[in-house]
Amino acid sequence: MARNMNVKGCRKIEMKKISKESNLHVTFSKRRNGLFKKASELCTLCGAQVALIIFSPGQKVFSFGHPTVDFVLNRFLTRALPQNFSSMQFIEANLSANLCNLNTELTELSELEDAEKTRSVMLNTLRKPTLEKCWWAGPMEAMNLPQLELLKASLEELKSTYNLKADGTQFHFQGSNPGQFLAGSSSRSITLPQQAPPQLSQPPISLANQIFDGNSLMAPLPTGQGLDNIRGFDPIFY
Amino acid sequence: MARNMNVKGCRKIEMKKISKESNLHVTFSKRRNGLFKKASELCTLCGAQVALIIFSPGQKVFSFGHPTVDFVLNRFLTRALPQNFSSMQFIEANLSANLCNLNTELTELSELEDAEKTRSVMLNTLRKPTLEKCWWAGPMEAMNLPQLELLKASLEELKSTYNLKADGTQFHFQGSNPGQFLAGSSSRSITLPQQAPPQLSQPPISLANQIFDGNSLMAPLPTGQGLDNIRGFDPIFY
DNA sequence: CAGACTATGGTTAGTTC
DNA sequence: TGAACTAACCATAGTCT
Repeated sequence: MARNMNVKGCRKIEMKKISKESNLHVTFSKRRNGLFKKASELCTLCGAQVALIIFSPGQKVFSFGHPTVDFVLNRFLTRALPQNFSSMQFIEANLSANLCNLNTELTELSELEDAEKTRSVMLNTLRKPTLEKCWWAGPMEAMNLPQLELLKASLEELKSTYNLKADGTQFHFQGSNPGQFLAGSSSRSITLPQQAPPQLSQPPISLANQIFDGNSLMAPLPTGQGLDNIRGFDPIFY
Repeated sequence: MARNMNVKGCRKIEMKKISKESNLHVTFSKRRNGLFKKASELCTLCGAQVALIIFSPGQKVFSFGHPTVDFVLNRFLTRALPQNFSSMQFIEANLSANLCNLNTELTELSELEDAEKTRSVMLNTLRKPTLEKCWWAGPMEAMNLPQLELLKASLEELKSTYNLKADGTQFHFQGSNPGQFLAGSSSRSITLPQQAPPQLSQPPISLANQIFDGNSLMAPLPTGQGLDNIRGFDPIFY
């Protein structure tokens, strides 16, 4: 409802300092908020990192930063350091640089650690089943009776097939209980026997799955954080 | 002149990161300029002092400052803090704590990394000879004559010792070639890659280098004191 | 990739409550 | 002091050049 039809509405304003102080205050407040909003939109839309610091005419400070004023300032000051060394006299250059370097190192180390962990998982995956399934490679004293019997049978079968092989005969495993070691024909992989004592068998562990599981242990990275980090010192009375 | 009456014009856009990269670049450019303009208007109209630093998604830096970025930053980093002593104390404490925490984390990570490396070496040491000494586990066709003979001898020796063992005799491997063969007996076949697992770790990209490269892109800047002090590193490409 | 263009949507100066 | 309102001005998404 228009209380007054003579309302002027928005007029184009001259780009010069507002003289009327009350108007200036209002305008400052509105435009400051508009600026903050625009800055935050830029961050959201484009993934930019922004620091915005405003000293009001009343000498109050308002700041906005994404992800953080300090973060952006550190980044900016660290970059600008060689070129604006004089301006760095006033701030704790060492602190900023240290912080930045530490962050860098931290990142690198984290990456390294992740890689090492992945590698460990792979190596463990390789090693574990091998060791577990090589009970026969250990000292015989450690074997139990079924294992010993199995070993004997296997050895005998191996010997016979070996003899066959020595005769130049084409060899294939056959029979209901192949129980044989030494199978496989790929040049790049060793295929282990298809049947074996049930009590020793373990569910086959897929290397790929294992690695995937290892990766899945990594915490998903939270992508977002508080977007609007608006900071105002004494924003109430400006 | 409307070339196309289907022109959509400006539509309300969702406040989320723009996915289409070309659009993102254009939008970033436009909005960045708009932000600079607004900031400068705020300075002109209200006599405010403003510093605005923007890192583009492409890691370029743009900055605006009145009277100067450095001036405002200095004021913010030095004078602004004493003005709000409690805030300053809080911030300083935070920084110190951060530094401390980062150092702690760094130390821990370094130790972890060392441990992981040691473990890797150990695992590799365990794995390597095992694989290398498993030539007899491959297909017989791939064996050469000496290997076959060795295998035969080993098998026979093993059999005899096995028989001894079955008699309750104390057993030790002996001879020049204990030959710990017999690779595996599992219920199902697993495939062991003979080669080292693919190296997942990549040389971490040094953030410091990126920053350094970024610096090299910066145009040598005069420390302008002009009213509008807009600064863009590599402003040619968005 | 920068400009031009245009239809919208958003911002805001000035006012009143 | 701040909120609401209004009309005007301004910014800009999408498109084309």
